[in-house]
Amino acid sequence: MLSFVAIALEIPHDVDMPQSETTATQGVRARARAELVAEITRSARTQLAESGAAALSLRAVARDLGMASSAIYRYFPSRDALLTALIIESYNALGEACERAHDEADPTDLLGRWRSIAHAARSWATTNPHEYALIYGSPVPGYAAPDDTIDPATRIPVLLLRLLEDVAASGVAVPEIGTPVSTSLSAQVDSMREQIGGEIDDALLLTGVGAWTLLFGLLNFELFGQFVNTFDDAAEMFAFQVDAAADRLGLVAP
Amino acid sequence: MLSFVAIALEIPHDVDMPQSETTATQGVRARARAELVAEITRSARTQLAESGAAALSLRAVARDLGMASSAIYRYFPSRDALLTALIIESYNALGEACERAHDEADPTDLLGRWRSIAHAARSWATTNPHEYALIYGSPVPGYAAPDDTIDPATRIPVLLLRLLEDVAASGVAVPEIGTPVSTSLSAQVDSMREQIGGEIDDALLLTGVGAWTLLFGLLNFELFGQFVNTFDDAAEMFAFQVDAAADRLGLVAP
DNA sequence: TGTACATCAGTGAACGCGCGTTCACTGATGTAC
DNA sequence: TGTACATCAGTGAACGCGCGTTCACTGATGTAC
Repeated sequence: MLSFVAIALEIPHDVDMPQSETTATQGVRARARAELVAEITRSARTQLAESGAAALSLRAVARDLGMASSAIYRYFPSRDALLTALIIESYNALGEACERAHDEADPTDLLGRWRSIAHAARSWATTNPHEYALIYGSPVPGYAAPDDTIDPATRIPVLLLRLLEDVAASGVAVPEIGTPVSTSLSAQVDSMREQIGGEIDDALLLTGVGAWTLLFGLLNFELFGQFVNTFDDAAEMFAFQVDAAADRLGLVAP
Repeated sequence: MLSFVAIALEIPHDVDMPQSETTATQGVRARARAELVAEITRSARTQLAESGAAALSLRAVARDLGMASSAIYRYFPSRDALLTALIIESYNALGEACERAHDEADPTDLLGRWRSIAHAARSWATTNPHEYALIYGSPVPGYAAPDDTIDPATRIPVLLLRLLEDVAASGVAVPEIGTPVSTSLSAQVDSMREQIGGEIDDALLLTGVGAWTLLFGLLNFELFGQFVNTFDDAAEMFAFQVDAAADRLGLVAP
């Protein structure tokens, strides 16, 4: 959450800012600066929430804050940098919501933990549809996400992997999959396992990827209009599919 | 496919066009008109494919065709109408691709039919990413899809329902789902069943919705960048998940 | 504690761009007698 | 078959808009001695 602030703080041409934390040791200027960065992103977030990413403009933000549009450039070098900050913020907000929900669940209740994550994700997505669209919808034209967005984007997958590790450790039998794993897919899964360094076997990992994909597929369908006229209230469908996916993962209440 | 052409043909202020088909019986003007409508949408499709929906502009289309931007208004009353035409075209192109693939499969091979649909969808989506994003990505800001888009959008669900009906008729046992169906979800499924008039039971229908959602969830993840650095070649993952979903539906080769 | 200088935040005007849409118009094509 | 009129396609200029970004500038705030 603080990383993008640090980025924004270091943006201006050649500022030699003290490496210290955002505390009282900082000068008055630095604190005013941090506050304005926060105000700009807050205004941008509001604009995003109301009109979507494509309508986000530096000028509108400046108008909202009652300052000249050129003043924004003291804090963000370009519109894309502001977009990046919003993307990172959104990933982090969603990730935090899911992590918090997950951590509040009984650690031994694997089913409860999965449900908490899934429903927290839907809750966040439905209350922040534009933010959701920004990170899980079609890419913004002309915008290439920088590497800074990778880490925040992995919070959900990492959270799910933590859960899967506990599932594997619990010794619960994952229902077998009647589908052979091709050698090249197996290789991909191997390299993924190396990166995360866990002990999850192929079947569980692939079923987990399916559950993860289904979860966001449901949110996409609900938020992007594919369920209109059929499941206008998608809450029940979501709950069902989440539980069905849990079943496939062998998740059970304690 | 012809419906939007008919719409476009009837756009100009008060043209009393003969109700006849698009054949030789039509006047020269009407045929020239139809050709230009086709040329405009073709150019718009190219622009969409190259730069995405947000960058689509009437002026660029006019430039591409070497005509005044105002001339476009003889054929489309607004930019949104052109967008609508592209959306309908995209839904129809995807629907047709899936239907054709499905119809080429052995009708008694339920697994083969499902696989054909799924892989045709991925094939179309990966070769037409912007068109895909237009219909399955985040909504275009400021644009509200008119009712004309509904029918083309249902081609895939209808196709899948046809398949599910045959699954139900084949008497193959669908693996039971260990998840209770809430009464309100059951009511939604009932009203859906009434609309389509089939004989598919709850478990099969809900599992089918899950498979459908998973399919497009996978495409979203692949095309919108969520699989980057993990499954950069998502073909194998896709094939696996498609087969895993088939397994849940009880689909078997003959 | 006071002074001189450097660094900052913010301004307002301007550049150049592309967009959707309207409008009065000119020729060309079709239609009715 | 020829003529008079209506309807069409397409033009080019214009309106009004909002955008991202740059630039020289003015004060205010901080820093070094």
